[in-house]
Amino acid sequence: MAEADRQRDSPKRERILQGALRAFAKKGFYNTRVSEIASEAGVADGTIYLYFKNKDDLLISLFEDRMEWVIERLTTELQAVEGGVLEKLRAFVGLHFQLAIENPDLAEFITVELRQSAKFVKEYENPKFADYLKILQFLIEEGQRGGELRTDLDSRLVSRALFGALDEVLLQLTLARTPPKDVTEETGQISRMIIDGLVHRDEHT
Amino acid sequence: MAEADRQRDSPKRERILQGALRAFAKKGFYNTRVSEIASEAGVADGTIYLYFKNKDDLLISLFEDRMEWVIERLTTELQAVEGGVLEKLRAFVGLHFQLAIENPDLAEFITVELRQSAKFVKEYENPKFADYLKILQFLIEEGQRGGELRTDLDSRLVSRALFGALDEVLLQLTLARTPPKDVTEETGQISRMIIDGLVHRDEHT
DNA sequence: ATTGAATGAATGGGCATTCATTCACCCAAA
DNA sequence: TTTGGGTGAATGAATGCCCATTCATTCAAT
Repeated sequence: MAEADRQRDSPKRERILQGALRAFAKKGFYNTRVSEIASEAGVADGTIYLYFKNKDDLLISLFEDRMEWVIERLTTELQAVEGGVLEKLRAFVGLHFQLAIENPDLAEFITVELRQSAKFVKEYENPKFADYLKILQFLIEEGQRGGELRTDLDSRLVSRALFGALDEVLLQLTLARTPPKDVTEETGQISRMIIDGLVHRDEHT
Repeated sequence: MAEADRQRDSPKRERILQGALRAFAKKGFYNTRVSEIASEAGVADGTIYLYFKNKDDLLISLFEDRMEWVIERLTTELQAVEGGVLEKLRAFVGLHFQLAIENPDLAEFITVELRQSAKFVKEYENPKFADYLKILQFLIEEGQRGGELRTDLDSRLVSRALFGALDEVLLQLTLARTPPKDVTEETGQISRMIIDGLVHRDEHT
């Protein structure tokens, strides 16, 4: 096949994706030269076009590939959580941050590039991001059915809001390159805020 | 002065900013040609360089200018709100959305471009965005001092999370160009979620 | 007539993409 | 075992487009 994407699993393809991730995280999509990606990946400029149709395609492929991976890890780890929906929600928050800390380039890439790219690279719809949101949404709905969560809030709205909250906090953490000293404390606070709200309550839950 | 920014208030300068806003909202910073901004503003390409040093400077000036305006409106309208901090929080959510709906181009520009631009245009720090966050932060702290809000959450963390939640929900609203049919319902849900949390409580608040 | 603002065609550099060439590997024939 | 040539991957210099920025010239106002 003379087509512009060789076998989906090829060490070279993966090297290119990795190089692109590093480069995009460091300088952003529009400020990254294809030749920089190539040298980061240790291949020739032209080689990239054997695996991807063009720069846009490389960006989108990177999204899909990495998001798929994130979704898979999140799903499995979430299934292993003992306890009710509240416990799972807390775990979700923790996992979201943990994944980001373990993969700083990926975190930076996703938090910073997701929006722009989603909108301007030839109207790409980003189905994987939708999948990610669905995990949250279903978790909320499970809790609503089970009686743990209030039912007067739209699950799609809530899941979006939650994602936004996590994402924004993560953005700061990521950009500041803060050493993750007290992440547990932060995720704890966020979970409490999400679950119990901001309002002050008398001493008894 | 041969300097590249004429009087800060000039109808022509404002026309350029307006043209840039429309263009950036529609196609994003990196996909917008300076000549497009010029024609959108009804000036010659070169004229833009009489008012702004270059394209980056135009972007940043646009941010500063519009954020300043937003902050001012938000501050005044918030001061006019009767009631305690909880009421003000609800008002904040409502105002955030209302401003966005009244200025869709501005909303799209800010939600989509803020992150990227902030990071990649010559390491610009975006002080105005920090100011915006501060409004929220001080509101939270006021509530904590007054006893209406719980004190075990860091006000900076909370304000970021809140902003993120609003921003993400707004992003969808903005991009989908959804007719704002039930915005009141949405803002109501968000306020309730923020203040009272997701957890189900027995019938008595 | 002088001054400063505005114009927009021309310039030049940057960069994605191409493609003629090289390279590495395999196998068939001698 | 050697050789040759066929195949597809990889290379990277060359191409050509695109567009931000400039500046010689024109215009308007006083």
